[in-house]
Order: sequence, then C-alpha cells, then structure tokens
Amino acid sequence: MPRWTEQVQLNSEAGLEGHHEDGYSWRKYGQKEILGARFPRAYYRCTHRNAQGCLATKQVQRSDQDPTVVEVKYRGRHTCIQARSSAISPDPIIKEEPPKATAIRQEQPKPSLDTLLSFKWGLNVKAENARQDDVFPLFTFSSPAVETENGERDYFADALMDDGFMDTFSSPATSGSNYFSLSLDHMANFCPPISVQTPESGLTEIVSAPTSVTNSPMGDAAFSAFSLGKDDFNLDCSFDGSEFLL
DNA sequence: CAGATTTGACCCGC
DNA sequence: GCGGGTCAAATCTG
Repeated sequence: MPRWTEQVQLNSEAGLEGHHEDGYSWRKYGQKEILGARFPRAYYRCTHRNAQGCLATKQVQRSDQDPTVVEVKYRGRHTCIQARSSAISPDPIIKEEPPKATAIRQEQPKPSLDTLLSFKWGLNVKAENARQDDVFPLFTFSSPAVETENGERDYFADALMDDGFMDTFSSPATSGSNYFSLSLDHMANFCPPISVQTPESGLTEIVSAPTSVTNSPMGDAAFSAFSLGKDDFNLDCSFDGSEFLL
C-alpha cells in the first residue's frame, strides 16, 4: 500500500479548526489519544469506500510543537471517482497564492545554493514496497529532512538531473501530453499522489508546494503548485523555472 | 431521513 | 497488557 505523509500548515484564515481540504471527501471513522502526543489522532477513510471500494485512508494529527501544523498520513490510493462538483474543489490549488493549507517544514538548515541547484532541497521521496501498478513512489515536497522518523527516505537529486526531469520542468509545454509522455516514467516516480490511470475520471489531484520554507532562499515561488490533473496525462506543473534556475 | 460524526468497545500485533 | 487502529451504536446535522 502506498503511504506518504504531508506536513500541512494551517494558515490563520483556515483557523485552528481549519480542516485541510485536499479535494477528496473523507469520512471520519475514529479518533484516538496517542501516547505522548498532546492532540488526538483522527482517522478518515474515503467516503466511497463501500460504494466504490476505494480504500484510501488518512490519519490527521496535530503537531505537538505547533498546533497550526498537522501531519496528514495518507494510506492507499484513491480508486474512486469523486463527485466532482462538490468533492473536488472547483478552484484547485493552481492559483497563485498559497492554498489555505501548505506543506511546510522550516526548521532545517537553509539549503545552500548548490543544494538548490542540485535539487537537494526538499525532495523527499518515500517509496514503499511498490507493487507495480497502483503504487507510485510518493513524495512530499518540502524542505530536506522532513520526517526523520522513518528511514525510508530517498533523495533523488542526482537522478533528477540526469533524467531530464529538469527539462520537463524548465520547458513546461502547455500542450502537456507530449512532453509528459517523454518522461512519463519519471513523472510517475516523482509526482505525488497521482492517479495516472483514471482516464475518464478527470479527477485532479494536487499537492501543494513546499512553499513556506520561509527562511530559505527558495521561498515560495519555486514550486507554486504541483498539480496533476484531468485528461489522463495532462501534467501541469506550474513552476517558476527562472527562479529555480537562478 | 440519509449521511456524517462521536465515542467507547473491540481487535490485533508487539 | 498496552498502544494503535477500526467498528458500530448513538448522536448530530442539514
């Protein structure tokens, strides 16, 4: 089962009660006090578990240190078709400003320049024992050294450079599919929650960018959004290449 | 009234 | 036995 974790910063307007909306409809099925944690952990599963046998699940837990940060653990991939009108946020995160929830991590040493250039910033890949088809190695974009608690992290810095991943990003053709198909493998490897194989669903999955690495030179602009959307392989990584290339 | 949430009980692995 | 994850009955909400 694919698993990945996202650190989510709830901004002020979302408020503390702010539930981080990720475009899926979840149904809460439990809550537990966790040993040594100040806040309980909530358990959600996909609303369409029964209807469509969707086994996606997530756990949400407020961070001890910073109550405005929640850690969202996802388990399993959505196989369901969400009723788009309501479940999928109509204006997904593709907009300019940070979504109301943002993946974060700020307590790391700020990446140095070469770090940036070699992608060592924030690429945090956690590939679980991948069964081939429905499992993509998943990652969360965030500053380096997120989630040290499990050692399954890999950095793909060099791989990315060698792979044309860079090219993919520095020339984001608007047409999408062709350049995407070129590096489909890589995308599959590096894109977060994608569901490449939901052709007609047109569902859009988005992972908000690392942004708010506020103290790093990367700033928020580098990856304003990393979205993968409808139309099969229409990968739309809005990405400020210029900044990135420095 | 249907679907979601709450919450203690239950289950299971360590 | 304990801690974490899930179940399910009661309750809430629109």
